Parts: sequence; C-alpha cells; structure tokens
Amino acid sequence: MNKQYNIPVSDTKWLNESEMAAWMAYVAATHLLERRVEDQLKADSGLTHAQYEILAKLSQQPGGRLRMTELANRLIVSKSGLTYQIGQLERRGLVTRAACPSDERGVLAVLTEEGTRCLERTAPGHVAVVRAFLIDRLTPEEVETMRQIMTKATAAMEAAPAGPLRALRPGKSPG
Amino acid sequence: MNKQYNIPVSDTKWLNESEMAAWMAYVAATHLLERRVEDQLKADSGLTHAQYEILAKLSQQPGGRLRMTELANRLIVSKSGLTYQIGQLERRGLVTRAACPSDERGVLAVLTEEGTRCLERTAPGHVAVVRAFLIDRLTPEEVETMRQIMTKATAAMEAAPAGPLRALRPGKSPG
DNA sequence: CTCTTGTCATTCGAATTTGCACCAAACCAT
DNA sequence: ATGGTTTGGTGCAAATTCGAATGACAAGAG
Repeated sequence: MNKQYNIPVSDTKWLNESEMAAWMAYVAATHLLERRVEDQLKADSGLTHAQYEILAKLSQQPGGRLRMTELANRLIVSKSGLTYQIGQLERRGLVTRAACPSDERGVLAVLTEEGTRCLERTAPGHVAVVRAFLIDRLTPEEVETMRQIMTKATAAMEAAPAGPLRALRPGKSPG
Repeated sequence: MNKQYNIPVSDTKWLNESEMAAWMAYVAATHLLERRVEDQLKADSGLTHAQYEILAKLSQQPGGRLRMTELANRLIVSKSGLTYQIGQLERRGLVTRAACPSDERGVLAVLTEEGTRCLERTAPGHVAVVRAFLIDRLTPEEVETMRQIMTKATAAMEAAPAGPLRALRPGKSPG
C-alpha cells in the first residue's frame, strides 16, 4: 500500500536506550495524566478536558470570543469536533454563538458569565492536578527544560506540512 | 481566608509563567504529536496508535503474549476498550486469543507471525516520526531530562490512589 | 464440600472524535 | 458584474472509548 513513510531497514535510525526510555515514559505519563485530568474535571464540574480547554482558551481572548475555525486550530481539534463541543457547552449555558461582524459566514464562540464562573470554580482543582502529578515533582530547571522541549516539538510540527514525512527528509521532492 | 495579602478566597497556588508555558506547550505538543503519529500509522499500515501500542507491547513479552487485564493496565486503557481493539486486530490476523493455562477465566492476547511482520514493517516509519518531531530536535541532555520528568510523573500517578486529589493535599483528611 | 466474595473478560449503551459532503458566503480574475 | 474557486461552519456516518452490568470461574472461610 502506501509506503511513503517506509524507510529501508538499513537506513532506520532506531532509538537508543535513553531515547526509547524517554519516549515510553512520555507516552505512559501522557495517558495517565490525561486520565487524571479527565477524572478531576468530570468529578468537579462535569466538564471534559476538551470542554475545559475551550473555556480556558476563550477566557484568554479579549471579549472571551473566537472564531470557530481559529479556535479549532488553536485547540488542535477538528472543526466538526469543535462544533459538537460548542453545542454541548451552549446547551449548558457556558458558551453562546454570535454572528461574526466582519464575515457573514463566520461564527463566534463567546464565553458567557456563567461560563466564566464555571471556569473560575473549576480551575483550582485542575491546577492542583497538574501540580500534584507533574509540576511539583520537578525542579524549576526541569520545568524550564520541559518548556523548551515541548516548544521545540510544537514549532517543528506547526512548521512541517501535514503531508508525508518525506517532505522533511532531504533529497526527495514531492511527485 | 486570610486576605491581608490580597489573596483570593481559595488558597490555590497558580502556575507561574514558566510553569504555565511548560504546561501549555506540553498540551499543544501532545495533541500535535498524537495527530502526526496517528496519520503516519494510518497511511503506512492502517493501524491506529492504540493498535500499534498493543502490538509493540506484546512483542516485548516472551512468547508475544499477555493477559488481557495486564495488557490493559500497561497500556493504560479500559478493559472494554482493549477487548474491542483486540477484536479488531484479531480480525486482521495480527493477534490471536488463547486460553490462559493457569486460569480458566483468563484470555491471552498473542502476537501472530503476521502481527510481528506488520510491526517490523511499520516500526521504522513510526520511529521516524518520533525522531523528526521530537527526539531529533533535542540535545542528549534534554532527552535525558525528559526521561526523568516523565518517569517522575508516571511514578507519582501510579503511586497515588485513583480517587479524589484531596487525599494528596496536606491539611485535609478524608471524610 | 458449600457459600460468599472477588476477579476476568465481554457485551451493551452512551458519549466523543474524525473525515467527508454540503451549503452559504467571500474572494478573485476577467 | 460574474462565473469559478476558496473558505467557514455544520450534518452525518463510522470508529473508538469508557463505565456499568453480566456471566463464568477462582479463592477463602466455615
């Protein structure tokens, strides 16, 4: 089938022991942390992590509003997925939809008063989880290194085209 | 609470700038990376990341086999979720179910020959993605620090009971 | 042995996510 | 202006995930 990602065995640069350990620990920690965050939010406010991230992102914006597509891009979620979740939040009165003044097609997701209160009520518990299982386990230097690592990775992926990895490798041009 | 320091009602210890930046970069990187990994696996072998992780975990075991519950625990997935995915992999001939010799109730998920070949065929591309967007962007020191960070976080979560976070916080006793 | 309790895996229903198709609106080169 | 192309948001079907309920077996007390 599609072999565009396949690299001949001889060229494969496998992960060494440290790299493999780092990757496996990252995967495990990510799964565990996602579960903890999800559990806390569910128990504390009935929100999912995806919904919390929507509220949090909106609250960072002036006027607590953002275009649907822009919001989806920032949250790294599909547009249809965002449509669904905004519907859920709207049903709970935490978000409202408003017409975009500059583009007739556009829709603004707007954080409501109640959405703001819900976020303020929920945030402390959320932060507590992030601290308890991650941040407070690290030295300030480790926190800073994690920031650098994750920023680099994010930049690499935002820069690279969505397509096949080949585009990133030298000596090949898209057919 | 004590307001003489102009601290809000809750005694929440918020994230400082570095911590917040680290957390937000982590969340963004994780979403982006998951998407990249998913895309590569789908295009290259028709596997999801969850399915790849099952095959990889089984391949690390002697005999390429593991009890369902044990596998679910290691992959940090619900048992019912694993049942579903093993069904999918079995349908493709990459995994077989076998009776557990020591426990009549038990079921062993067993990696097949074809499952092994599929994994060997898919692994290079997977590693290439992990390298391209994460590992190769880091210095060896950063890789090592990431390993430490993620190992600490994993240990913290595996040690802590699944229940409310309150149990972890000082000055409060359950009930 | 028998009863009670706990564990293992599955099934079922509900919730969520994605890609694709679709329609309306905006953009653009004639 | 105008026909063609692109963009923005939503509807829909398929896939995946989880929790609760279920049935079979195991383990321990009497």
